[in-house]
Amino acid sequence: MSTYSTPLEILTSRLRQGIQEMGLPLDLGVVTSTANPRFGDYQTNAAMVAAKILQKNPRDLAREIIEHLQVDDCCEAPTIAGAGFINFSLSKAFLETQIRALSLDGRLGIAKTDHPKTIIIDFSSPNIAKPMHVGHIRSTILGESLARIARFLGHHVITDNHLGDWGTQFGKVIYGLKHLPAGKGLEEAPVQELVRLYREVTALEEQSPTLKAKVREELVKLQHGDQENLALWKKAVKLSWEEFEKHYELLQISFDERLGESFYHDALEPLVHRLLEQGIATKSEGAVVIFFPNHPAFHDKPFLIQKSDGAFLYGTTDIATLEYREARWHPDAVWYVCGSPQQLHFEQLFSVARILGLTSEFRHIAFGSILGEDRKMMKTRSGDNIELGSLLQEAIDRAYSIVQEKNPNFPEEEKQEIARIIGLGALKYADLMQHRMTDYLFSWEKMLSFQGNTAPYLQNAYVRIRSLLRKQETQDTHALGPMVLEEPTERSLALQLLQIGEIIPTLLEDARPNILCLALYELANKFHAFYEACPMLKAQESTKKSRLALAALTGRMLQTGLELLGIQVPERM
RNA sequence: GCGUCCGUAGCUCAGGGGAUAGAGCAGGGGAUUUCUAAUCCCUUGGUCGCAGGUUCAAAUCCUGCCGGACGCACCA
Repeated sequence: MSTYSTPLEILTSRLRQGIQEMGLPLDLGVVTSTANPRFGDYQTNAAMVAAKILQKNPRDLAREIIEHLQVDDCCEAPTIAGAGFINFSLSKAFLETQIRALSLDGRLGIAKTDHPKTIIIDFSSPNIAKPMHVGHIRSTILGESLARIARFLGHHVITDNHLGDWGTQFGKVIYGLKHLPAGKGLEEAPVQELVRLYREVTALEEQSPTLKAKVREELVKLQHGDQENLALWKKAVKLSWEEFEKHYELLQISFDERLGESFYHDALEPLVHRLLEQGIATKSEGAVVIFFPNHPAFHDKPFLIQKSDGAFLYGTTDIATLEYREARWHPDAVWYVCGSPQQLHFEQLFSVARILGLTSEFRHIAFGSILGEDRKMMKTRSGDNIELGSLLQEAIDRAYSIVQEKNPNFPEEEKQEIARIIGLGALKYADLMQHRMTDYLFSWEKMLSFQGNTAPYLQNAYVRIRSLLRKQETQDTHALGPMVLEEPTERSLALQLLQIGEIIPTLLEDARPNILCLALYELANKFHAFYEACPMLKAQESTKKSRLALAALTGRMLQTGLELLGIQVPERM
């Protein structure tokens, strides 16, 4: 455990001491960073809130609070402003001490949680025999980032890719494999081939009702364990997964578990039986459903768990999954990273979980859609979903041509690696920097720009730092020693570094990596300003060491922060 | 019809009880014998959809309306 305390923690605890001496309630002791530097670095509204309770003048009360504050070791004298704000400005000596401590701390001043939880994060979840497409990227990128953040904060995280590997699509696929002429060949382009079969059989079905029955028969045979169909199903799953895995490898995303729908198949029938016996589920209009008579919003919206033809639904699998996870991991929390259109489904599912007596924290981490230039859900011109593979490749290709333009002399292999890091970094960052609930407009130009809040801008700051440090004789940045904060840009950079440690522990409260993106952008921005204003290699020895130490620390922070977003950094670009 | 989410600068978006509402892009003006200018500095630009209400304080919370996206029994 780190012994480092952030400025926010120190000021908060001092404020609470003061407030306690005055006999005021402790929960008034809230300190925040200021929105605008002209009000100092931190502020508290305690006096204004207390004034309300005590029926006193807020500015008088602020004066009284300041008299009880012991902050002379870390701030200039606190000031009173506006209606009764108390503003704190950190002293130079304190900032220097703090920033030095941060640089010596292995975790960069980012505390682990005091209450580690077991958290299951369910994300990505593509459908077998269908291509991964844009609809999966937000879940995949956001889920991975949340997993990384949660782990970094000391939680026990289990990531699970709940594959759609047992749907009705297999009736069509198996029929197609058996009866339709082979196309390109399964080995060559498996998902494409499976999709082709799926589409062709769907088209044929519309012309022939008898075919529909045959397709359905294949599905039933599969579900009853027919050897031939099972073998075909296994083959389709294997080949599809291998193609998905290429995407995950490219994105550097991995899962602890890959328990798809098929894993729960045998549990569904007994589950429905049990729910019926327990009176939790009832038969209605030929189907088996769960009603929520006491739920104000869902009293007329039942949760379907068995269709009238006997087939189970994804909701059925979800309940089985809930129970399996509970039995195996006893999670404190289960998070589903899944688009907002499925909100109703998850609210119902969580209601079922409560009926079953499960007490974990269930969260649907919803997100908006990615829109194309026409402001509609992003599609190809012909109206199909854009395949993930081609999207990733385009990101890499576009980044490659920029690298090629800027640095044609880099070795070919390095250019390709840089293109991958920049292209995919840009794609991930463009997604994560948005508030997750907003539908956002997809734009290659914006995400790959080196100006503004983009991954390449942050990566470029890192690359500048690496370039400086390479020109240093010693690579031991700790040996550079303490940092002196003379220039305004040095101070402002140091403060930003300190504040990232204050932000990261809060990211999971609302599952909002965009807050980290903004903080990292500001960090890079402040570094660039510092870089312009403060020469390093040309400075005299003591200044040079100090500034390089600040730069090195910035580099570590950028790398760590980007890593939490699942984004890599290149050495040069 | 019911429900969820959204409406902030010309454009793309932050901010989700606190101070004079911010950033990027675009527009205008500057900085380069480079520590990678892939950058930095300055600047123009806003009845925060509309109307009420709560509060010492509302872009933020509540109600209604207008406009948009997405859901709402046998797909996932």
